[in-house]
Amino acid sequence: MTTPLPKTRLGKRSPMGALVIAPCHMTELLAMSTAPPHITPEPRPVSCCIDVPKSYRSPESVDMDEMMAAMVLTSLSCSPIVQSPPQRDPATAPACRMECSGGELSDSGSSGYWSWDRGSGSPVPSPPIAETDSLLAPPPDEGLDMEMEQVLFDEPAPRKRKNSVKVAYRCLWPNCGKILTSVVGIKRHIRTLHLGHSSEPEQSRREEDFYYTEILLEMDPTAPPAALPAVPSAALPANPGARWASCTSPPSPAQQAAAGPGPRTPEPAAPGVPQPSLLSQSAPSCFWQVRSEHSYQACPPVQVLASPVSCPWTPPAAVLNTTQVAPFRSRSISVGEQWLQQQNTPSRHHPAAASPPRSHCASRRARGEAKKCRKVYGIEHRDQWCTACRWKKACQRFLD
DNA sequence: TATGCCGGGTA
DNA sequence: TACCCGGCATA
Repeated sequence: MTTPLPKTRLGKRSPMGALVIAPCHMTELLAMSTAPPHITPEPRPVSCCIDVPKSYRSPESVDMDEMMAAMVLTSLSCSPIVQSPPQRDPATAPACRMECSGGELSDSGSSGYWSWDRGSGSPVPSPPIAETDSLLAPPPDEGLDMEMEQVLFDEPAPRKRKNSVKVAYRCLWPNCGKILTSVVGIKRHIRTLHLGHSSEPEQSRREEDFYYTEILLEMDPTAPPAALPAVPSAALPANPGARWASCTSPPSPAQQAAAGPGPRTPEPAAPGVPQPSLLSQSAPSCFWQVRSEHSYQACPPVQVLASPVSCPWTPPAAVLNTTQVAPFRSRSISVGEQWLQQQNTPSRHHPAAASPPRSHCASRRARGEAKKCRKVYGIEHRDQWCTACRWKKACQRFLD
């Protein structure tokens, strides 16, 4: 699953030469997507796939999870800087401004965890979007808008950030790493210490976004240290591809699929994927869910114990044993497997147990092993049959 | 396909 | 009630 790193029209060049996406642009996108269509009076072609310069593509294959995570991170981060072009619909601008200004980050819609549940962990890769030459130019292509809108709005509502998480901002300037708890502080820090051109407030303010990242400090004492979100590597200036002002890394699609609601994919998280504690905690519940869903199948004692000889498969007793004794978190023999085993098990001794529930079959006498009159005497000597056999009734001479 | 036998019909 | 048979399930 390889997808080139999507480039958005929101992408722009940071002073360090890396393609960055203004943190607030996702919010803008959100607002714009909900705005009336008259925002873009002139019809513009919607491109599904735009060539991207090779230099901006991921060299090999960008992991889809990383890409999605990066996109989500971008959406999660919210910068006070509003790259609001003057031509934008004023109705949409306040939304972003309100959310992004004020020196304090708003948690609305920008925090929590996104659920990438679409397609059960197989999100649709976004086509690469050409980088626009002008940063403040109106969006030349709505392809991304549609794409992102699709991505953003088809997803379930983002969950709110937990109260135990505190937001902080870390300076990404090389060899700095200063962490402040307010946007104003971190911006001032960057502007005064690193950028040093406070005389250009507009420009510097814009650049400040590139040099800090939002991090979340886990305040829950019970959470293991692994729950502490690390600053995404993509946000570091060292990353040649892109730098994202971002906050915590959301779970990967696979993890989301494992932790997401619904029993659609009750599989544990993909092996090898680092498991944040929050996700790892959710994994056992999936197992439990699987078990509880099928407990009606697994729990009733299967009466195949009486026929240990005729079953060349796993001994039923062992199956029962495993199912009932297995601890919660271990993967016992799945109910489906048991069902398959039962289906494959010759049911000569218990036809009613393996056959579909039929009231008719319940009362019907099982065919006996003993030979009946027909077999013994043959059809030629029907006169020697017992009366029942002659009458096509249950044989009374050779009882089972 | 052969066999066992249930359920129903008929005399 | 005795007898017969269609039809279904199973081996």
